[in-house]
Amino acid sequence: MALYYQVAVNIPVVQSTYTYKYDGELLIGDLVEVPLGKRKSHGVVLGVTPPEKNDELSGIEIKFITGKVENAFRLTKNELSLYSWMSRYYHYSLGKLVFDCLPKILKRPRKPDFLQGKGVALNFSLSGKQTEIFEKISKRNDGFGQHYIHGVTGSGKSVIYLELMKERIEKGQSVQFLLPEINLTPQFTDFFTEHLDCPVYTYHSGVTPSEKYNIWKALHEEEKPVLVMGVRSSIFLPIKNLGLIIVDEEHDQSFKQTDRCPYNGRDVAIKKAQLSNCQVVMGSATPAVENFKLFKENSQGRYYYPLQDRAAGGSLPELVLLDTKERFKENDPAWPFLDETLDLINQHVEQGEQVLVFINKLGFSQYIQCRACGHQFVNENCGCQNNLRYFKKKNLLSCAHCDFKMPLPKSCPECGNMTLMNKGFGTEKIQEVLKAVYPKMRIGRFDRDEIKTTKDLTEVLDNFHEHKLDILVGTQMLSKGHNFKRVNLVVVLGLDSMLNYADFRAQERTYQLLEQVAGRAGRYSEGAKVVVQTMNEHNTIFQTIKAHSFDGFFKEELILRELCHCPPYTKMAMMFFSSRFRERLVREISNVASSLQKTIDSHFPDIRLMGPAPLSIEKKANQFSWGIMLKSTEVAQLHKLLESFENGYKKAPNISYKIDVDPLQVL
DNA sequence: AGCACGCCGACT
DNA sequence: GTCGGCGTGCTC
Repeated sequence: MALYYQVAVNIPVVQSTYTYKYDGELLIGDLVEVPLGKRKSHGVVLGVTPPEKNDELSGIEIKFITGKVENAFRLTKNELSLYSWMSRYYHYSLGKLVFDCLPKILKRPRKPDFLQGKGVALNFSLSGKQTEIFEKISKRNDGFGQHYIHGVTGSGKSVIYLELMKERIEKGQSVQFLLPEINLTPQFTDFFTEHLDCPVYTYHSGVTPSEKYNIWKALHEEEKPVLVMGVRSSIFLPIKNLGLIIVDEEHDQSFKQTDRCPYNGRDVAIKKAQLSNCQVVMGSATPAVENFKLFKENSQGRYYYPLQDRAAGGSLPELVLLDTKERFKENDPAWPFLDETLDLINQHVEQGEQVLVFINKLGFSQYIQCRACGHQFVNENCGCQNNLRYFKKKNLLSCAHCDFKMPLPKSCPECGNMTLMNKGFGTEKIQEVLKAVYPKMRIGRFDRDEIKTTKDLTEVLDNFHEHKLDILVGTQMLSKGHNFKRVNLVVVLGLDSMLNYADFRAQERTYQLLEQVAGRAGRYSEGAKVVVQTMNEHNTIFQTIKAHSFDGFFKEELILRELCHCPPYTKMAMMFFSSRFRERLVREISNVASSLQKTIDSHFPDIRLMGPAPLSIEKKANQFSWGIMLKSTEVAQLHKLLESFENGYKKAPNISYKIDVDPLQVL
């Protein structure tokens, strides 16, 4: 006799769960092949439906499940619970979510590569503070709990992580370690491999799909404890006997997925720990404001541990602010460097030290303008009208938001004038200016433009470590995880444009970047300096960094967040609509907004709706995008509104939409 | 997402 | 006349 099953099918609609029947027994979590219309699709078994319940479906023919997916595996109850929580929280099709997150299933699984941990004892002992934090977390090791290690850069969080892992592994449990891509450097994984006595799997963007599948399969069969170190998506790996989850650099934006289901890996990790009934330990020098607030309030099993001293004894660098207002003459050859900055660079290099220079922009100039008629080069190719950035070495103008490129003409296409002015600066320009001012210095560059492969990366870093370079000019790529012995001066340029960015998290991001960048200096010595050239020297983030006070920054930031009804005081969700046709899009999103507003007025008094408004880059790849912002002091209301929208919304032609809960990019 | 159905434009 | 363009709607 055939049994009836609920199956979540891989289709991108709100209601993706259908009833099928099967002659035989299937278990919850089984991956199955099902007929869907005239084609086949995949699904996951959610449960058995009693036959009588299907009477209500009498209008519809119930089809037979074709069979189990070959070479697949069964999802555990915890995995399924995690996916269904995500599906509800992020308002994303459950069936599609599961198959988005699973690796592509292959014919012939092989044994994946892993590093065998050596289990070598540490040749130093933990500091008093490190021991204290380790013991406090270790003591609370039963069931679910959340811990936050707030440690300045270089404070030795890794050693605490190591001890916590060791303890779990000795007890026969596995550990999951989540971190941003950029931090998954060999030195970092080597440290844990050296001192842990278990297999270490790494999972990142460089791992091939077949290797991902092999890791998946192997973890499904592995009974012994393992360490899995990986990026965001590794949270979905099926780890048995999970005893601990660590999320390093918890604040990092790369934990948020932008395509498909826009989940935050850190938040999914917390949920996974809860479902696995284990501890989750987060760490950062620069906490995300929203997460930090939860820990400061110490609510519901959350524990906070500050770790404010540098392990190697170096002190935190001094912040030096240099005001750039009215300091530059026209055609100043040293622009955008102030004389004081150049003198400091020279002084440090003369002493045999090395200097880092940060700019958060690539290229030679940010846009080019004709001196005679004011014409600016914009991207007319896709019609987005964005300024084109200039790369001098390649003599290319290129768009930052799509792959459009064109060579720079010799003269202005509007008026024929030969004088084209470079406006704004990036890493390439900075390198050139420094080379011109200090021709004897060896100056390297570290950005996405210059570093294309892992080989380039190790080469430049090795050169720097071996002191074959005096100065390294780079972007954010350089701001995390690196440990430089001879760096006692870091110069930061271009922060003003970050601060002026119209986003409620602009201050937070600037703070985090500056603090991380500052962390590169003075790891091993006293008297290090971070020089910031700015026109906003009175901004409170500088004052709080000067005082080395995250709490100070946090307090100020909360005042602003409360004033603008932003997270953490409200829950936020964005609804993005996009279309090739601007008029239709604007009409449709306006209709959606006013109908949502009506629902809000009558049912959800604690929700605020803002917009609709175009994204700051309204047109990208021939698609226009607009957004509606929703904020609510009551999370439940927000979810209910989104649910009612999804259930009632009739898709308009040529317009697609996407819901983003806890968005990072707001417009 | 697929895949079929359906209703309008320029081709052997 | 029909081949095929993609807009529309459904999938247990």
